Amino acid sequence: MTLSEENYLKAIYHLGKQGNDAVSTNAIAEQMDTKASSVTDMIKKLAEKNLANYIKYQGVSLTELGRLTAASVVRKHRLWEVFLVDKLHFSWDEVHDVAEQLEHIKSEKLIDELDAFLGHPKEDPHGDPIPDKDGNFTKTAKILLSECKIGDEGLFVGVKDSSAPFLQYLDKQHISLGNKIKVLHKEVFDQSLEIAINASIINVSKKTADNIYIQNT
Amino acid sequence: MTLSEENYLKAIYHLGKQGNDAVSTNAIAEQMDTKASSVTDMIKKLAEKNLANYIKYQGVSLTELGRLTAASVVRKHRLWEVFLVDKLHFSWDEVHDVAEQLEHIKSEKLIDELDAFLGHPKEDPHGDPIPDKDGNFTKTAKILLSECKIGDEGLFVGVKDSSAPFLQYLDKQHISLGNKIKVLHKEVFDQSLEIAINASIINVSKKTADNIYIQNT
DNA sequence: TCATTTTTTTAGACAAGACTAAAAAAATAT
DNA sequence: ATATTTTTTTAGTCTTGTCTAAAAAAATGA
Repeated sequence: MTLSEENYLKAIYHLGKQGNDAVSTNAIAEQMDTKASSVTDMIKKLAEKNLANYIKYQGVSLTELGRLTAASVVRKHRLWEVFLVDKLHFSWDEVHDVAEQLEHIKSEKLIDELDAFLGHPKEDPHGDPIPDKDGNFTKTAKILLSECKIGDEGLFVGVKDSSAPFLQYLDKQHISLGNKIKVLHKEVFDQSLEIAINASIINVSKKTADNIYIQNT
Repeated sequence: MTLSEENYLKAIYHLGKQGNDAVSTNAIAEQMDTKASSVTDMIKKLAEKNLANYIKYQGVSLTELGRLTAASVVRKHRLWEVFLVDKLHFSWDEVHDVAEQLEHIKSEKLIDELDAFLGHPKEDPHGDPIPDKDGNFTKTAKILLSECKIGDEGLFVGVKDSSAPFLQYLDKQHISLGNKIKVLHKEVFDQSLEIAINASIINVSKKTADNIYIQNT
């Protein structure tokens, strides 16, 4: 399994709900910042190796083997993120690039021991679930803040966009995972929200609310 | 800096006392388990990038930049080894292959934080020194057990061969880093040694004694 | 329905890093 | 001093993963 193959599997896994849905060549190309022709080439190779189901012009999905392999990469990525934040003083906006590298390290013992060392965490620093060794995880019911109705109350349990700029913006606003959020008002004009959080009241844009996951209490 | 380039730098660093001595093409090929022609190709590229000094038919040494880069890879390798042993229950014969992968992860913050997390260790699990950020390390005076004279006494501070079979053999004989060793007798016939260690007396072959470093007390 | 646009695939090329086989240089031995 | 052996380099090829340009298929729209 090459580094490149693992990255393609991961992209298909993320784009097509754990690789079950067929994903288009262009979607993969955009996600991976590469050309569609390169994607076609690699997809063929993955299909050849029984990692992907591919029918010309009809997109690609993952086989059971491919799904398991992708889940293993995602598991490693998220465990390393927990390590970086919990043990090495990284903040949640700094972990992605390093975890992208660490996720390709091959050693079953390493990842088993790391998992135990971290106390078998169930979620990464962005609230995303960590698959177990069989690729399974419990997906908690969560909705976007932008989908909440006025008066709704819940916990901030995850982000949809985990880019550094968004995470840094949340830090600046003192919006942290686990905070309780209550929707006070919705502005009709621009769909921005007035929310109660940390005993204060702040305004967040529609775009921000579109990237915050809430678990209703 | 590619993975392959880093591995060549490391090989030259190890073969020619921190890259200062000129190393032959064949020596590198053997060390890296590759062909001499491949080595020539890569050496040219390293010289092109000002990482190595290369004169046709006269071997290769490292430039200051090459030496620093190689030392950084070695530093990372050894710090990761300490992490694996101290934190993840790896034994000293299991760390090498994983550290070979981890040493190529690129993140200055990662390695700085790891170093601090581990308590700024000065040596890896095999007794090899860990270079600091500038590539410097204090080399402790140590000699091979096979060079000791009868009656000599000292501490077992390192191994020359750090292959799994040798390390496992030492484990089986209960010979561990830090143990005090005294040379009691040398057999003329096969140069094997009778040594006192851990309140017991054992025999070790010349070959074994050739791979054990002793610090005289 | 048929023309146009978009998506996907194919064909051919390129760079990195490895290899084999052959040539050239250096080292060794008679 | 010259012949032989060993080491090193060169020349040419291969694979992986990428790219561009062009062709083919699918989707869209009048």
